[in-house]
Order: sequence, then structure tokens, then C-alpha cells
Amino acid sequence: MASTIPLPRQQRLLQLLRLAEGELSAQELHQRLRDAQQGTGLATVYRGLKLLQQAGLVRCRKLSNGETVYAPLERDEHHLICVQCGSSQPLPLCPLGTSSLGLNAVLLQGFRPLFHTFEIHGLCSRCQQVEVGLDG
Amino acid sequence: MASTIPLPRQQRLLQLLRLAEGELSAQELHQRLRDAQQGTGLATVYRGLKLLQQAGLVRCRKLSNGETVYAPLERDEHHLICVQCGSSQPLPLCPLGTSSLGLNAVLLQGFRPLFHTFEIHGLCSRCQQVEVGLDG
DNA sequence: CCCAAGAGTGAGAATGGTTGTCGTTCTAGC
DNA sequence: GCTAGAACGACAACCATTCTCACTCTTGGG
Ligand SMILES: [Mn+2]
Ligand SMILES: [Mn+2]
Ligand SMILES: [Zn+2]
Ligand SMILES: [Zn+2]
Repeated sequence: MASTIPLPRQQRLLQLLRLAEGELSAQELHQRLRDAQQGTGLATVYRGLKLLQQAGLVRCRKLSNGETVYAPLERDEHHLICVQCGSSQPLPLCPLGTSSLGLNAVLLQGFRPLFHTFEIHGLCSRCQQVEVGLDG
Repeated sequence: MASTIPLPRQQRLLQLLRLAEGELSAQELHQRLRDAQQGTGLATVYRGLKLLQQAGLVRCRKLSNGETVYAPLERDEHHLICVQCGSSQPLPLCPLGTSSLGLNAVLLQGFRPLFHTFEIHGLCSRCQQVEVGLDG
């Protein structure tokens, strides 16, 4: 196997993600490396993130504004996402429980799962109020 | 309520989505309208899709290549998505069953759900083979 | 009818996150 | 040391989406 032991550059990315409060975008990671005098090309950050993803160490999701945010695989978080304003708040619920239940080999058909995304899209309470306000 | 009755322009978008085999991107919808001599500005397609989404008639998800694909809300489909090549194949499994089970008001806290996304990311069988091939 | 106000529209420019390019640098192995 | 190949970084290119703004359509009062 080639990519099971990430190189030091990628270890640093993983460390930053684990230290971070929430999810970080590639550009935020790039900035944090810069702040720590560990300048790195943005392309390298993207390359490292892709490898970490394929190694099963990092997961990601795409925000509605187009940017991708990354987090350690072990942090199993999901969100309520507003289709109006794009804000997202934590959703303390995972459809797979802790175990990867329900994912029997029959369904996967040779596919090797690494991580999952589960998000509920709708209207946040603030955007619902605005909507009502326009009517009255 | 203002937006519960979509305008004809948006009805046409919804119709195209319902007729389509799979999910369609905004640009594909724009093209189909053009093909049907119903020229429409691309901006209008995007505007209509956003309204249909907020009206609870259309759902969407972001592909790894950056484009967003749309489908009628009633079509409840999920996917296995390869982090290497970006391909996605159907996953005949929904974590919410048919009912919106598990989504009690306590968790939602005033958030009004419209649709959900659930995707499993990993390596498709083809990309696993390539990986092995490089080792040998 | 006529007109004005507001909503809706469309063509094209602007945006911006991500990916590609390619010359340079680093790392092993000899 | 020296060389082949991998890794890297600065910058250009890409492209889906959003923004802009002038134009058109609708509608209701005069
Ligand atoms: Mn989960
Ligand atoms: Mn579902
Ligand atoms: Zn909102
Ligand atoms: Zn693949």
C-alpha cells in the first residue's frame, strides 16, 4: 500500500484540522500555515487534503457558497443548512449511529466507503421571520 | 404566503426535472429550454431553481466538480461518490426511511426542513483497482 | 386608454474557489 | 557527489455561479 502513511506535510494539515474548533477550508488552512511561518503553496494544501481524504483520515463537504470545508474523519458532525442564507448549525444526529450500520456489502457492491455526509436543508428561523415580515 | 404557487416559468423547470431520467444541472436545464425554443436567460434559471427549492418542490446537491444538480423533491435518491474520480452511483438506501423519522422538533429548534442529502464517499471499484495496479 | 411603479428578465461582466502548468527544489539510491 | 523521480510553489487558467443594469412586462389608479 502506498498512501497509508501520510508525509509530514500532510500530518501538519491533519494536526491543524484536529486542533481547529470547526471545519476549515483549504484557504483557511493555507492561511494558518502562513501565520505559523510554514509557508506552503495553496496547490500543495489541496493536494495534501485529497490524499488525506483517500487515506481515510479527513472528510469534507461543500458549502452552498462553493467552498469546501474539511474536518478529521473521527469528528462525526452533521448540519441544518439554510437554503436562503447559507448558514449552517450543528445537528446532533447521525443516521448511521456510531457503527456503519446498514451499509452491508450488498449495497456497496465493491465500493470502499471512507466517510459520509448527511445534511438537512431548509429555512433557518431567521429567514422564516423575514419571509413572514414581507407578507404582513 | 407568497411563494407557494410557482410562476409558469418555474413550473416549466419543475416539469423538465420530473421528465428527466436523473438529476440536471442549471446549465443542462438552460440548454433544454433552448432546445425547446423556450429561450431563457441562465440567470433566470438559477433564480427559478432557488425559488423552487424554497417552495419545497426541488432539492439539489453539489457534485465534486463544483456543479450543482437538481431533482424533484419527491425523488428520494442517494449515492456512492468516489473521492478519486468523482463518479457517483445510486445507493438504494435512505437513512430517514420514507417518513421523516428521527427529526423531532427538539433537534430542529425552529428550523423548517425542506429536504436532505445523504451520500457515502469513498473509492469506487475501478479506482481501487488502479491503486492496486500501481503497487504491483 | 395612458401612465407610472414594481417585478421579472436576459446578456454579459465579474467573482472566486479550485485545478492545471511548468520550472524549481528536495529526496533517495547509487 | 550525481541523477531520476517525486514534491512543491507561484501563477495562469477554468468555469459554475452571481451580479449588474438596462429593458420589458404586468398591473392598477386616474
Ligand atoms: Mn455521521
Ligand atoms: Mn432520503
Ligand atoms: Zn437562513
Ligand atoms: Zn473512482
